This record gives sequence, C-alpha cells and structure tokens, in this order.
Amino acid sequence: MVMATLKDISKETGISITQVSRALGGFDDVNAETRRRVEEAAAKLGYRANLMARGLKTGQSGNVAMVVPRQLDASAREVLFEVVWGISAEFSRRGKRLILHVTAYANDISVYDQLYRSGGVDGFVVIGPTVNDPRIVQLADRGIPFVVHGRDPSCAHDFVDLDNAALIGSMVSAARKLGHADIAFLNGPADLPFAQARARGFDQAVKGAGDCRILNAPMTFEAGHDLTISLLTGKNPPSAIIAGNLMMAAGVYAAVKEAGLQVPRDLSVLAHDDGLEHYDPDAFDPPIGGTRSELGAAWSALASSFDRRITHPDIEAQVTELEFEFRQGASIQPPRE
Amino acid sequence: MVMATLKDISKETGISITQVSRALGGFDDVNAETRRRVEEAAAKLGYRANLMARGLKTGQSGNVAMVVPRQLDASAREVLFEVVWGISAEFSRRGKRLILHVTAYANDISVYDQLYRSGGVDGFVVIGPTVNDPRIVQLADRGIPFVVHGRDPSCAHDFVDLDNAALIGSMVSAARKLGHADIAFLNGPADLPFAQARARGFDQAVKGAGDCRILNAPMTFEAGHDLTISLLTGKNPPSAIIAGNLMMAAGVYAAVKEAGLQVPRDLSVLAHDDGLEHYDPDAFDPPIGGTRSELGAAWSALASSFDRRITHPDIEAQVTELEFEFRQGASIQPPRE
DNA sequence: GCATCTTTCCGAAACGTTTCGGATCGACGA
DNA sequence: TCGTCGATCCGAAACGTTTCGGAAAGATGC
Repeated sequence: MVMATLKDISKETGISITQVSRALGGFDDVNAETRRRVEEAAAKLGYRANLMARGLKTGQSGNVAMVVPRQLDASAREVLFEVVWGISAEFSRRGKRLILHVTAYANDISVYDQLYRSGGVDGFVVIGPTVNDPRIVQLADRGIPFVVHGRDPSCAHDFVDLDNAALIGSMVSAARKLGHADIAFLNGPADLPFAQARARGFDQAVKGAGDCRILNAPMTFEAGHDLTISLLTGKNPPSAIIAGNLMMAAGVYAAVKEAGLQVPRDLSVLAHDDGLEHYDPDAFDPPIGGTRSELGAAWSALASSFDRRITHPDIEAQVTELEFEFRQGASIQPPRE
Repeated sequence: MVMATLKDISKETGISITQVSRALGGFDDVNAETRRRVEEAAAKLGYRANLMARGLKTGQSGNVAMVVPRQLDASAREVLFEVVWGISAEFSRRGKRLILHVTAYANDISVYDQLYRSGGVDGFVVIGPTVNDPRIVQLADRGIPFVVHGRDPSCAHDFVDLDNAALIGSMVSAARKLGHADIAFLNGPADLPFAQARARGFDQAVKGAGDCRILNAPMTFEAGHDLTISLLTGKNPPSAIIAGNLMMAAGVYAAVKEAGLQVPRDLSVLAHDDGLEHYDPDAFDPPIGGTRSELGAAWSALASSFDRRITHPDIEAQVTELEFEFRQGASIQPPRE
C-alpha cells in the first residue's frame, strides 16, 4: 500500500507543503477555501500523518507504555486485565497507543530506560506501587515521565488514586451509626501503600469504639473465607466485617454460610467495590453494601494526568483523587441483641 | 533526559556519522579498532538508536498491533490474557513492541487502516478467526501485513495453527484402541474454523464405529457440565467423552461426579490441553489424558511468521503447523461390560 | 613507476513532518 | 502617493537515521 504524504496533497492542490500542514493542523492563518480544498484532497487520498516523521520532529511518539511481568497468579490476572484493557481503551480513544511490554524483568529499570531512550515511548503508566517503589524512584531519578495508578504518600509524583482512608472511614461510620461496635476490617497486604492508607482511615474512624481489628492478607476469595472462619470461631466475634474488595467479600459470604449463619442477621458485611467487570455487588445474596468507585473514571484521569505531564514536563506533581459513593445494601443491619 | 545521537558519538570519537552508524550496524567495512572505539563511546553515552528516525528512513517502526474488543465474557478473557501476554513477551524478547489497541470497534477495518497508514505499526496479529473473517479479507485486500493465530482453510494467508483434525483423530484412535465405540465429542461453536476442522477429524476417525456424535457449544465449564448431564441421562450414553479443552473437561468431571458416577470406571474422558497457565491436566482427579500442545511454541512461530512477512512482503503465504503430543492419563480405560 | 585492488572511510541526500522567518498583495488612512 | 496593516502564503532548515556513491591510502603485481 502506498501512503499519501503532505507532498502528495501539495501536488494535488497546488498548495505549498507548509500551508497544507498548517491547514490540517488547524492554524488560523489559512483561508477558508484553502482549508476546504486541502481537507478534500486529504480525504480523497486517504492521508494520515506519518507518526514517525511527526515524532522525529516534535520529539513525541504518542505511545505510552506499561511494563508488566510475565507470570501472575490468578487474582492478579483478573484485575490486571481490567486495568490494561481500561487504560488501552482510554488512550486509544484519545488517539494515543498503549505499548504493552510483557517481560520477566518487570522491575528492572533498564527495561524502562531502553524503551524510553529509543524514543519510541513518551512515558509510562505504573500500577500497583509498593512503598518506595524502585520503579518510581528510578524513573523520577532519570527524569522519565510517568503517572501512577495508586499512591505512595512518601513522595510527590503524578498519582491517580482513591481516597482510601476516607473510603474505609465512610464504611466504618455507616456501621457505627447502626450500632456496631465490634468491627473487623479485612485489609490487603500490610506493606502496600493503599492498605496502609485504609488502615489509617480505619483506625481514625473507630477511635474509642469496641473491639475493632484489622486483618491483613492478599485480597482473594480464600483469604476472605479463611479469615472470616477464624473470626467467627474465635472469641468475641465481630458484629460487622468490612472487606477490602468484592473477591474477599465473596469469601466472607461463603464462610458465613458454611458456619450455618446468615448475612446480615448474624453478621453485617460491607465491602469496597472497585467496579471490576465481573463482580456485581447486587449479584451477592443478599446484595452487599459499601463504597463503590467507577474504575472507568480512573483511566480517564490517568490519561489526562499523563497528557499534562508530557506537555508540561516541569510542572509540579499532581495528585488526582477519585470519587467514590456509598451504596446501601441488604447486607447491613443493626447488630443482634 | 537528553538522549545521545549518532552525532554525539561522532563528536566524541572523531569518527564520521556514517561510519559510526555502520560500526553499530555490524557492517564489515569497519576497522576492528574503530568499531571498538565506537562501541565504547556508545556505551558510555548510553546511546540507543532513535526509532522514529530509523523508522522514517527504513519505513518500519518495529511495532506490531493487536486490535481487541473492549467487552469480553469471562472465559474469553482468560484465554485472551494468555494470548496477549504470550505474544507481547515474545515480541519484547525479539526487540519489537506490541501495541494493544482496545476498542469497541474491533471489527471495523478502519481502525486497522488508520493504525497502519499512520506508519506507527508494521502489521497485525489477528486471533480467533471466523469463517471468511472480515478482518482477514479486508486486511488482505488492502495489502496490510498480518499473521493469524488459527486458520481459515478457505483462503491462503500466513497462519499459525494446530492440526486440529489430526489432534481429535489421535484422541479418537486412542479411545477406539481401548474398545470404545460410543464416543461423544464436545466441540466448540460450529461456525468457527477450528471447530470445523476438529469435526472433520472426528468424523474421519470414527468412521464405521458405534454411536458417535458431536455436540457444539461454547467451550466453557458450564457447557461441558450441561452437555454431559444430558448425555448421561439420555438414552445410550457414550462410554467415552472427548472435550475440546480443559475448561469443558472440568465441567464434564463435575457432571460425572454429580451423577454419582466415576471417571474412568463409568466414563472415559479425554481432552485437548492448550497449555493455558492455570489449567493443569494433572490437577484433575483422576489426571486427565489427551492431546497437548505448548502455547509458547505458537508465539514464537507467530513472531517468526510476522518477521518473514514484513521482510518479504511479496513472498507466498505460509502455514505453520504446531506440534502436539498425546499424553496418557488415568481418565482413560477400556469401557465396562 | 604505474595501474589495480583492498581496506577503510566519508559527504550528501533522503525519509515526512513542523516551524521560523519572512514575502506578497490588496486595502486603507493620511 | 506613500506607508502601514492584516490576511494569506511559502522556502528552507531541522529532527536522527540509513545508504549510495565514491574517495583516500596503502599494498600488490608487473
């Protein structure tokens, strides 16, 4: 296939390459009639700007990259799928392209470095940050543009994140308002920043209440199930459980059923719903209540933040806080007795 | 970050840009000492060839694209994840980059067209072809390079595929050798090329045998389960079932158990194992036998085929047939009575 | 001593775009 | 009549690479 260039449009219309470029670029020192003729010719020839030529000149490729590991366990796959699909779709919509770089060396900065230095990539989307994440530290060190989905409060970069503390706080208040004093929070791994923020939110909100505790574990069905069993069979079982996500909550429900108990009669359950495609709070029996945030909003915010970083490399870091809502659900009710 | 260019290396070493380029490019009219000095300087400066400049000159970006739909059901996700990860890892390994383009309009040729005409992409990987797949037809029409994972026997393009007919054939022979005459084959959707090839292989291999039948359905746990129930409760139930993949096979196992029967005492089960990450034939109880092919081999073949197409646009189409093996398993035994 | 061959090197052009700095021309006011 | 202004246009340079065509210089054969 032979591709049309500005020169072809120039020849076709008799208008200079410069002016053709400016007409297509939407500059305002172009006569209306000229612009019309250029656009007509461009459409006729099926013109698309050559990204490599443009990129060579402007220094921007329009490509964003994510570096992800080759091996993943089943639960990580599910959320990574959602994340990658969402981000790619959002960038596609905006006329940028996502490069998905799968490698066994996903934490090796040289992978990022080589991708970036070759000029084929404008920057990176980093997901699932750890505390003092080496990727973030080193990308920042080298001045490579990136945005993070999640947050590390220990440093200032471009983050797009939920207000995790507030989110847990609002679930705790909802429970306390109904009279719950003994609340257990099934949190994620204690070393991850988002789980730490949630723990802070929990501690702050329960202050002075009864027997409240945080349990840390991977956010899976199994962990939700096992922790719930041990809570229910331990002494002084909680009257309400807050689960970090719907997968854990499903485990909680299963454990309650197994123990011959009922939600919410014997135990109120709340969970945060990430908006993952195949996890519907209303598919729970009974429908589960708690906080909810739309993942789609995250991708859009992420892409905006990225654009901002690319177009203004030296602008100060920006933290975007995502909205969340509280949803009632039949899984919450005042404690017994 | 300031990126080093050939000019920088040239200045650093006092060697012309041309010769620096040739030294790094591995040409043989370069003095050994010159090459050493160039490589040293390149390493020192952290030089990486600018892909946009190279691409502008050579007409190749080194980017491969996959266009995939935004919405997918759960079972499609699982295999697509495996496919995308495998392909990306393989191209990464080879120094190319995978562009994952997620869009609601995944069958719209104009998506492919615009991606390609902008010069940002050398070609496409197409997966899950249908009969007379419009993507294939139109890509071929426009002379856009692509390779297909799977096959449409009605036309000649670059395909990488299993020999689906032979694969089913070998499972049927294994069952017949043990004395099974009534064999049911739980195949994929009847309109998909791979399922048609498998049906042909089945028909050919059972010729003259007892009560053999093919049942078409989506290749999911549920379908495997439901079809098995109806087979077992119908008249003249089969003595062996062949499942199209391990997900279906898991459904078969569940149904057998539910019916109070046992594998292989009451029913022999065979399945094709695609080599998906989280489906292990030996995790079945009893371990399931059947054919198996290593998915990893597919990605490597796919990438090779793509390279070949790109470097020789006018070379004839090539069909790569992937290896498979037959694995014994405790799920197969001669029929009762 | 001269032509020829090898080895090693280099200048310049080209890929398609953006953009800087000015050119052209008709209108308009003084 | 002249200078100025606004609207519209364009030539040329630059981005970093590859590659074509040939140049320089030393070795070789006669």
